[in-house]
Amino acid sequence: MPAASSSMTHDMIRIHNSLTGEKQPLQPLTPGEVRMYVCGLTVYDYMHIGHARMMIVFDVVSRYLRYRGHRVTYVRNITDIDDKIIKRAAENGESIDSLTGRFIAAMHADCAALGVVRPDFEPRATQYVPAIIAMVEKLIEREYAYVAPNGDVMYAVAKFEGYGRLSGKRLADLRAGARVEVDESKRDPLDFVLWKHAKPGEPAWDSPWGKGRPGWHIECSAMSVALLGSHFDIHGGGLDLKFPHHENEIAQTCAATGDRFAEMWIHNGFVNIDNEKMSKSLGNFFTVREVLAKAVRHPQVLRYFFLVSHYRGPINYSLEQLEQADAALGRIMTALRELPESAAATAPASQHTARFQEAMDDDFNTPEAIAVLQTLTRELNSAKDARDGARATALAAELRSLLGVLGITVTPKEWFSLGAKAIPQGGSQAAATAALTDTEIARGIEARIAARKAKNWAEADRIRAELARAGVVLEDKPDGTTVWRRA
RNA sequence: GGCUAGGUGGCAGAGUGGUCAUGCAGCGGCCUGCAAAGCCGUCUACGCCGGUUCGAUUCCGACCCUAGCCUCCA
Repeated sequence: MPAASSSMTHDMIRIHNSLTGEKQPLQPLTPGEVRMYVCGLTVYDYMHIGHARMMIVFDVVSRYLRYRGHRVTYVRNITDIDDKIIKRAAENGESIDSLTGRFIAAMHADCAALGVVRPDFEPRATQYVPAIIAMVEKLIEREYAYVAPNGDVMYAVAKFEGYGRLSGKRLADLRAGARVEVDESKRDPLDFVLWKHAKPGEPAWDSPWGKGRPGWHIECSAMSVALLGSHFDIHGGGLDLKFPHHENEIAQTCAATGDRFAEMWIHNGFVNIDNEKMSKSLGNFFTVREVLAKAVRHPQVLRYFFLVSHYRGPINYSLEQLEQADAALGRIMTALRELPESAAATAPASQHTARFQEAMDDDFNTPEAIAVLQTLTRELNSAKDARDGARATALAAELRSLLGVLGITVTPKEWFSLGAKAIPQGGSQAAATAALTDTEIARGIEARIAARKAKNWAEADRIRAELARAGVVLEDKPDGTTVWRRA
């Protein structure tokens, strides 16, 4: 039906595909169903805000695809066996199960705080060892892999024609730039490990090549194919995984299955500190829990902060920027305050919803989408000023509904009960005075209302100043009531 | 050295071949007892040099600068 194609594409979600470097319309391989695999965490430490960005980006991707009517099967793996895990467990003097169990629980807690919806499947590498072994066997059988003299099974990179396509690299360049010392067991310095033979004391599984454990790259190939098949729609992850991890995944999977693997690749940008990549060696590292505990009023300030810039670009983390995100989200919360929660289903789709969708359809342009929400907020405020209750209610319902698509679900009630910082910055003074209870605040407000009625402005202002010192800001309403919020 | 992204107003950050991003901050006004919140208005832009064009921040080329990848990493 060629006639419909132009209007169809207009209505389609376009996604920047790292594989081609271009935006392409999403055409699910199975109509109405999108299968998506995202590389998750290696669980040996707490989530940092770089992980949080990845989690939130793909959370929004899956939420939006569902909002647009697709059924989504979202798989995000957990790497629970790896050098760093073994090392950390040994350092801690704890078992690997104990270590990974703790950090998986911590990850789930952090994700829940951030409003990240659980994926449909969360496979752990250790649960897929048979599938991994089967895939390695297949690769040996097809002569893409070999058993090295040291007992490791290696992937022969040169055998795979498309190697380098995703990362835009050529084998010759890679070899020229190789800084790794030549490993005698490799036929080519670029070959990588599929199966590591066990060293004494390391966790190991039986295999045709003796006791050992999976290499990192093969895990994702085996798990994605096991759960989504050898050809699926979207594969995502952080930009740092593009090379070599994703390049290797493609080489392994395509060689083993003869299929196309993922049609589209999505990579989210880094979180930087002072315009440098966050890293442990630089010591510029923030965990999700410390940021949530110390730097933001509500976890969704962090979500707003991430979504206000495009997912593919770098983002610079700073307290100042979190404050701006706090103010911007606070503006929306203020507008939504004291409006009845009408049934979301009745939210009428206006031009705002159309513009929102247009922005999101264009490679998940959340900054543009949020601009629409801010414009909607202004209209809502205008409607409130004009005492147009019906219009205000309708706009509020639409605003809430669109916020929900981005996973911003905090309510004004929650929002205004919290201070700008969970722990006030640097001021022991502020901390000491910020502890007024709601009852004390209500009592102060009552007294002030009485003073205002008596036109005792000096007393009214004194009470207001006193509350202000405790971080409580008052707003007098036209109807004579007073509401408050924490600064 | 090879490869890949970028350089937008005080800050952050979208976008476009020729009237609007958006938020924060500033300024003026309305509202308010005064504030706060909100509304209206408003000032600071598109790295540098050429080219294409009636017209370029937007397209093309050179240059400068920044970041990332090439090594475990979301």
